[in-house]
Amino acid sequence: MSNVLAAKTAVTCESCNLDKLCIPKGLTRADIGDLKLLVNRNNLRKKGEVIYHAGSPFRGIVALRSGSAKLVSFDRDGNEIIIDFILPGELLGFDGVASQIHNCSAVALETVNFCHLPSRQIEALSVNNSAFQQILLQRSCDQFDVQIQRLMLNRRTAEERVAFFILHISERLKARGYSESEFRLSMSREDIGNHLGIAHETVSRIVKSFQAIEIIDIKAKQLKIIDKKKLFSYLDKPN
Amino acid sequence: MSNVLAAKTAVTCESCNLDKLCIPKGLTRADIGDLKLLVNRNNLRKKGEVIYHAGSPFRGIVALRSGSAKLVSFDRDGNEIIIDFILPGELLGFDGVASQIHNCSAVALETVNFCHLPSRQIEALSVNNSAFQQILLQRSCDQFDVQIQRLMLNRRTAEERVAFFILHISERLKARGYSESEFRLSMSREDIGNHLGIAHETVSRIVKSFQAIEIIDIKAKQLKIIDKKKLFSYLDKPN
DNA sequence: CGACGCTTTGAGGAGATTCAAGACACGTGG
DNA sequence: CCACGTGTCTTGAATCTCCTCAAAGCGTCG
Repeated sequence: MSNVLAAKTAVTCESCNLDKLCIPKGLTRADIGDLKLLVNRNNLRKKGEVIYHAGSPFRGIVALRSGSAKLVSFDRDGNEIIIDFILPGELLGFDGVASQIHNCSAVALETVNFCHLPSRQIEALSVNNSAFQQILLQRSCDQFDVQIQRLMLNRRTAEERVAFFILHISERLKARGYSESEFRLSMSREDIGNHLGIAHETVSRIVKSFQAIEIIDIKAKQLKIIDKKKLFSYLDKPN
Repeated sequence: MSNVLAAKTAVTCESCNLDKLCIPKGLTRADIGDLKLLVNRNNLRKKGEVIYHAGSPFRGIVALRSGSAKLVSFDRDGNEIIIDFILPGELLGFDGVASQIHNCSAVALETVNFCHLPSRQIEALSVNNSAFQQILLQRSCDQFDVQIQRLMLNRRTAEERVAFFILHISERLKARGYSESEFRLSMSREDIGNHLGIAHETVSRIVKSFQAIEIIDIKAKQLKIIDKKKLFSYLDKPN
């Protein structure tokens, strides 16, 4: 038990290796000092477990420290729609800010460790610290940019979508210090297809075809990018 | 010239008929008083003219007072992608908050009259008025919700998309006091198709088929919803 | 080792696109 | 006020991409 406590206090926003990517990004040292007192650290979920449920009240912003998750919404027939995949250092929870009720569920794709900034703290912090609100606003508007990219994808072919997906994951991992050319896809083909708006069989076929022409090497979930240039060329295609 | 000035001062946020829908929504009377001093009112653009350009620096949030506009982004081949249509009383500009550079251009679909809240004023207001920041954050997160709906649409059939489009415009007009059953579509079939991710010929065919089975009555841009229930039933379809 | 879930592969079919051509509407100028 | 031209809208036919359904292969975890 004391170990747990030790772990809880061992990592602060100041010492966390994600401090340049997570909420503190852009805040001053003093602001980060404020933040560390408010953040609820070291929360765990196993694969398939939920970080927050669609329909539940908004309780704050979440920052993934390790592991990955999917952000899923549901249409009126209960079909799952994967809005996004979340990688370590990325923020979660903006789907609940506007209505104070979460539109999405956040589900762990593997064991995840995350920090939680309770909404009451967000408000408290906001009153005294406009820099912090500024950051939050920017982060939520980041989402806007991401969504635009998503919209563009939706008028492209299945091949282009898959190419984009691989490159996008690669970029995000790179930004966080992981290998950009070799990584594990923590989500199933089904999840990828759902996210990209194509059938999982189509994902499978395209991934295989990319392998056949030696653009990538893929074995189950383990992916290696061989020819990044060619992968990019799928996005450049006119129309 | 004095007429112009008179017009400029005649309408304030307090007296504007959109005050319950625009930025002031949720603010106290005192806050609105602050706001009215900062807002730049009565800006005009004619059909086809631009309110702000993609790539230009973010200069603030815009609120449409009359007329409609489209929010367009461009892919790397210069193809236009219509992110959203903007109706009177709706806000514009969030596409520039994150990076301080606009991702999108806002183009008038007909003559528009809009208010402009300069970004420096936004910052000034934010420091002293956390309620205002709260509102802005909420508005930008509203966008998140909207985008999710858009994602859902992208895995539906063309018929469902068109049905949704008509209903969505109808709802938004209703919320602003216009007729929900009879209105003018200010955008072209091309624009609608672009926005929905389908060919304009498909839009045309579907709209005609809706008319054939007497769900709507459409003549050029003038639209009348005859059987709203049936229109809704397209959205309920499993899968 | 067996069962279950995930992935791959194939065949056939549906929905939407593309291309092409004609109808219509609107604004301009004669 | 009408003729004309341009841009928008409609309609048709051929094509294609991707989906659906089905079944077999593979991997993993109890």
